[in-house]
Amino acid sequence: MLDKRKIQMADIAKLAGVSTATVSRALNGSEAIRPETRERIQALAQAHQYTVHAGAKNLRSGENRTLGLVIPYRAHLPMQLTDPFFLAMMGQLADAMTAAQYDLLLSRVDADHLDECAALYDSGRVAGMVMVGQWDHHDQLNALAMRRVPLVVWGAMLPDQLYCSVGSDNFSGGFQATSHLIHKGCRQIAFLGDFKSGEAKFRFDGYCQALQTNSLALRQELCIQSPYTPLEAQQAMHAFCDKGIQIDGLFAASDLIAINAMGVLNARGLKVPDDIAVIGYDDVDASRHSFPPLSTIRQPLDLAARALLESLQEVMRGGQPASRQLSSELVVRTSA
Amino acid sequence: MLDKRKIQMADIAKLAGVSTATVSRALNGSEAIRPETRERIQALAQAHQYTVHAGAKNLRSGENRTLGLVIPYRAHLPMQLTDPFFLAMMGQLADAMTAAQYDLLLSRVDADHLDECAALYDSGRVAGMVMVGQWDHHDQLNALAMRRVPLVVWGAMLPDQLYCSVGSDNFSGGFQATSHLIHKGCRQIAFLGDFKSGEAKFRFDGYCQALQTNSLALRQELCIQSPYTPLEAQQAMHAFCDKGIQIDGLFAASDLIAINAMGVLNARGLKVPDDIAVIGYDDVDASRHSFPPLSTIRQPLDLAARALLESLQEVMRGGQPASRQLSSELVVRTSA
DNA sequence: CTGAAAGCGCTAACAG
DNA sequence: CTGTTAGCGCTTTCAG
Repeated sequence: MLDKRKIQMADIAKLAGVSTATVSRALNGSEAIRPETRERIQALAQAHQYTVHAGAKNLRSGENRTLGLVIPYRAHLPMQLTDPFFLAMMGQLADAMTAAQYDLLLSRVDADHLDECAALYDSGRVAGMVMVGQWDHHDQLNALAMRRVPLVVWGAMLPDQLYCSVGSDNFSGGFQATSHLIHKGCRQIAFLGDFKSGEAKFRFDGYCQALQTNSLALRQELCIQSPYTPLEAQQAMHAFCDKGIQIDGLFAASDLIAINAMGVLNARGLKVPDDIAVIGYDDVDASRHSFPPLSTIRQPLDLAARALLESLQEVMRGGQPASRQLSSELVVRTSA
Repeated sequence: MLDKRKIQMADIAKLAGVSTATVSRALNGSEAIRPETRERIQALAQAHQYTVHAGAKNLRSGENRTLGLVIPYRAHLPMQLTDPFFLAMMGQLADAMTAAQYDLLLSRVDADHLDECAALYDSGRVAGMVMVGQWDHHDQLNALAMRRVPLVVWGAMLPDQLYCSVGSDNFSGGFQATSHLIHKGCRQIAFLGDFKSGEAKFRFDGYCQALQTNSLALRQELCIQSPYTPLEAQQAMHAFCDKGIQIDGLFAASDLIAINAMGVLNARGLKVPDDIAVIGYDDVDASRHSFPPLSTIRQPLDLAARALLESLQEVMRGGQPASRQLSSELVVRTSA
């Protein structure tokens, strides 16, 4: 190893016969420098594959261009990340942040100790963070906000919320999905999902509203409690079918569980959409290719990612951007 | 904003009536300090939610505890990240790195300009990186290695490889999968995937070997070219079915496309596994819940993540760890 | 337009 | 056991 030491600004300065101050100016595109000097230095840097040391730069300039992406997990579950919706969201966020010249620090935090991620900010590793997860740890998030951690959350808009959130309009989505089923002639519509918490709760509220608007009764026995995980959703669906209750429509709180429910229905000899029409939520990539292709509610992920980033930037500036709900859109395919 | 300035070590030192050096020692668990002083300082820091500034610490100590996870993308495709296998891999890597006290910087790079990610290292943002992707940009990777960028790649082991890779034994996996099909009585076995490049190529080689070992002919018309994306896989499968060629077994290069192929088969009235036995690759979460549940080859992801990390650490120490192939394992479910 | 000098927040000798 | 001192690699006034 001849050159074990990494090349640094002083080396470039020496090579160019100028001071480090000049190199710094040249590399940061300062105006106060002779163009030909600037170009000469830039060329030199490139030739030697020199890149300004990010850490030193940040320390000196007080800036920090890395943002955190926090994905909570449940301690006892293998990983919640299984849902393709998250992956898509991550991808979009990564793209948006990259485009805005931010680095992206990925961090997993125990959902029961969300406060731990304050350390990411306190230690200066990130300038702010966006949290993506479909749990409602409302008070933990409020506590973080109170600690003045720059934070934006993907999720539902809740009352007494001290943090900024961006989400899609789950109530309207649930309403649209259910109304579509009703338009298609369904009268006995079941809901599959965790209707007690988080975003699914609002989708469920939309479901209830649509039933009421159309003078259909809300029947407790058609509300099938299920988490977002495939296996549990299948079990819940099997258990429901075992009861022998007749339905002609199913609204599932996510595409993933909708697809799994269709599987169960298939296995039991029920035809989708002829016997039972099914609609999901998210418009995940897989829903386009499921059998039959799944009707669903699309959440505008690209907009969402940009909105999250913009709001976060505003929070980091010290502002208090209002929480937002993006509108969602019905996507009709074969399943309903 | 009363306290707009973030609390820092000097503040804690003042509060404790000691020097910053003592605080530093206390917070880093140095032995050379009176236990009661250490505890007092630690308590103080906790009470004030003080955390050592990571950037300053790194700059001074010359250490860097953040690793890069680079996920190449194809410029013209929306995002390759769709495959659940990647997600699982990412999760495992995140866990392994977190457990080893590393931060994880997520970075997406154009697959045609992999060299760009050298900047991550040159700028000191990461101490090393692992690259995950199923493309074979062999020469670009070699160039990076030549630049002395600490790098480990998840993928196949290639000749003339200057970088360290960790992968599973794709040849053996392909051999096992095909042999299993043959044991089940299949005689006309098709291969679905990109048999010309990357890891799928080796899986295909295993397929050929298994055919040969069992005195079955390799038939060109049974080799169905397809990328890893669901839509394309379905199209390829449809096109194949249109030709009316009889098969009784199908080996797909990934679970994702296996599941999509089963969908096409279903839609065309063919029963899996009765008419056609299907086996996939990866043992993705979804394959357990597909219809019918998919037989597949499991890649030991947790081992893989740890192996990648260990190898990377070795590379960062200046070593040249040998590339490794982890053994893969047949998982028999209903589809074959 | 350019250089000298003073730190950003922290750690690591080196003395006490 | 603890404090003093000297920087890590860079940016940025402030003078020339």
